[in-house]
Amino acid sequence: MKYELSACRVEDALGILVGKWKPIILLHLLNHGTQRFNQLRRSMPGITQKMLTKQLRELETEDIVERVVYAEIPPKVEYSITEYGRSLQPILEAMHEWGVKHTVHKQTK
Amino acid sequence: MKYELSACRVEDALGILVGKWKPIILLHLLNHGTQRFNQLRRSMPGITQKMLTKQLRELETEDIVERVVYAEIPPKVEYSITEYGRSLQPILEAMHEWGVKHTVHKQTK
DNA sequence: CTCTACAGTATCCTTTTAGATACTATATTA
DNA sequence: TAATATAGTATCTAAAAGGATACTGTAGAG
Repeated sequence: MKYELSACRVEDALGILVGKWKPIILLHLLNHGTQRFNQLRRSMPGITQKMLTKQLRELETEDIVERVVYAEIPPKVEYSITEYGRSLQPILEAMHEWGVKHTVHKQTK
Repeated sequence: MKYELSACRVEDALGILVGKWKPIILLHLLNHGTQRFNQLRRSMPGITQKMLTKQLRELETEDIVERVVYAEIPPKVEYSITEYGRSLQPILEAMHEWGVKHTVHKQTK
């Protein structure tokens, strides 16, 4: 295998992707493009406002998600995935593919 | 994008891979094949015995890792990755690739 | 007879993550 | 004049993850 000494690199990606809601947020932004705060919230039943804010802030800090605030009332804030964030797509896809097989595995064993 | 309604599948993979030591354990088993308990332990400075045991038990429960006990004294226990566990390799690879780019990104931005 | 290697358990403690709930400000709508 | 939508904060609590430390049993080596 080609990696070996740089095995720890895997954890960088993991560190960004873990969080109960992060992959869901990213998939939403990938699939639906720019979204407002409450738009995201409504598409994730079960998430609290605090959690959504927190996860988005973390993704923003990592430069995965961009946050644009409009000086309007009522407030308008738009979230979108960055080019850099888009680079995570292959990982999400690999996990998705695996997830589908995994379901099958559980059923047939 | 091809997934959409089945977005949650991504979390199945994530659920198996998260844990401070799991990806490291899996990479070791992928790179070095069957390993004894203390062999793994020595290759992961910083992990405690309890943690290694715990992570291995969880991976065993998920059928990602196989545990073989030899009735010898001193004890001998061998761990290896299962065929099913090997199916995670594309994910680990995708994360590794990303991790390398990520490092570059951090440096150049 | 004591020491070491092996593969663990058991117990306690700290940190991190997640969740519940209540609160804020303001323009627009009815 | 009161309710609504928006995008949050603040505070408290519960649960999960991670870590430190001490302990176990037994064959073989010295």
